Amino acid sequence: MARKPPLPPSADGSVGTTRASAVYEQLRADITHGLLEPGSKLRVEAMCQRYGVGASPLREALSRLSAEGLVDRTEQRGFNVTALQWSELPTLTQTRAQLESLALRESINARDTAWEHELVLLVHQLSRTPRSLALDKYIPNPEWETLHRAFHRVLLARCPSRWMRGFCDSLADEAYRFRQVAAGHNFSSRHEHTEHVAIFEAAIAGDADEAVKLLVQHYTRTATLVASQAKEGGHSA
Amino acid sequence: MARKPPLPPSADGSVGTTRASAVYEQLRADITHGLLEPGSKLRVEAMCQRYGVGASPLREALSRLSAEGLVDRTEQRGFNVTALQWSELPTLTQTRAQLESLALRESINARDTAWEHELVLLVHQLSRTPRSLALDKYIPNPEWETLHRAFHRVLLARCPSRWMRGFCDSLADEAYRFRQVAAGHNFSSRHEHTEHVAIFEAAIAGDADEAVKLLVQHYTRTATLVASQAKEGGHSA
DNA sequence: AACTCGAAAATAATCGATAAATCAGTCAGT
DNA sequence: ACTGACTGATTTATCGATTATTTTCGAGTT
Repeated sequence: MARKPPLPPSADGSVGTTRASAVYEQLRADITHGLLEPGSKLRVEAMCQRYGVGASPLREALSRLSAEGLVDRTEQRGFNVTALQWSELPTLTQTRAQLESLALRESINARDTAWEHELVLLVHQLSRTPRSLALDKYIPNPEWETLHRAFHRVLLARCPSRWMRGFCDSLADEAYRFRQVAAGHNFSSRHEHTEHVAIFEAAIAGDADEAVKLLVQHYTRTATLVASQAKEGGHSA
Repeated sequence: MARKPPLPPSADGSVGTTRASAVYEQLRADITHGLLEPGSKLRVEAMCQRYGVGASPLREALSRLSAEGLVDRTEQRGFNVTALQWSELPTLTQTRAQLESLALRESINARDTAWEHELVLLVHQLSRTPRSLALDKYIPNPEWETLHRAFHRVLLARCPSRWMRGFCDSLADEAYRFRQVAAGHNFSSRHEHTEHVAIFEAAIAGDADEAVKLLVQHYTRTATLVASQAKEGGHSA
């Protein structure tokens, strides 16, 4: 059997970082990707076993996540993965549209060649990366997810307000969780890439009005689709 | 003398809450009110003594605060109170103006009598509460600070997006830190209450455009004043 | 059958001690 | 003198065990 390293040195894979941060990353990933069911309880001891750490670093990770809103803490009775409120999806979408509109406008306003180059590259890579790993049914392609996320993040990257960028990031995480849960219920034949290209083109052309309009449409469509998928799949809470 | 309770039960004053949360609250207050100098180091052991708790709850509190951005963590070399970047004050102000404009509009749009009553009460109380405890120099009046904060929060309270409300709250905290550090350098004779009343009247009259305009002016003025006070006081970082 | 009360078990919160890492100061070698 | 490597002291990060609290379950009562 794999002997348990009696000391905290970087034994497994993650080197250089602290235990608390490592667990934090893993937990975060497991939650956003839906591996840990939305309302589910996070028992400290169980989690300690699962991630192979003691209670202190685990608890620290959970504390950070609860401040971010991904985890729900209740005094003296532990932690839960924050549940998704489907009734809030429209509001979330609207808020996201509002904030990203502001951010995108400012980002476009402060655009430079380096930024354009980053976008060109991402759009190209996205065009070469399939959204699903299988052709007949939907199996999320992590590659695509990463690129997609990067694309949207870079779009806003030149927005000078780090607060705005941070808020947009949080909202994106939240929205992603909804998509994860709803995913796979019906294999949308939507041609998403076209939408990305359109946003991209308006953005590098400096046409903020157009880019914002397209971006909002993009999010609205996604939200509608996600909501209907969720309804079919029978997600209620 | 106050004997030290040998066990963790709620002995002193705070009942029902956990040690981690108690120390979190205190730390948070001490940071926002400027008792803990902005760039300063937060040595774990020292803090344990100061707040009379062990390392685990303290560390949890610090983790939460670092997720909120009030504390800066550096792997393997501990925690610092997040430094204030004076160069960011204009951006912060702008972001705040943008978000609160959106939030205020929606809040006004969803206004009801209960909301109006809350505002009426707060405005009245504010009119009766002096901003400074002394007449000749500025000594912050905690009473006033609480009411002031509540007033601005309630203004946005009917905004249906809890994300938006949360973001505005974070920004308000951040802005407050700047004000704290700058405070007292010159005793502004500004008649702030008039501005509050004007915003209040536009808000309950349902005149969103006017209310938003006044609110933005309010923040812009404050920021200008704070910046000039900071310059006089010789705050650079 | 439903309700209350009170162990016993489970789980959360915390402490004290230990290991690893960083930092500050010293000293040798160029 | 200046650089760079050692060494001791300080501080962070983590574990294991202890203490509180909540939850569960069942006997006894209405």
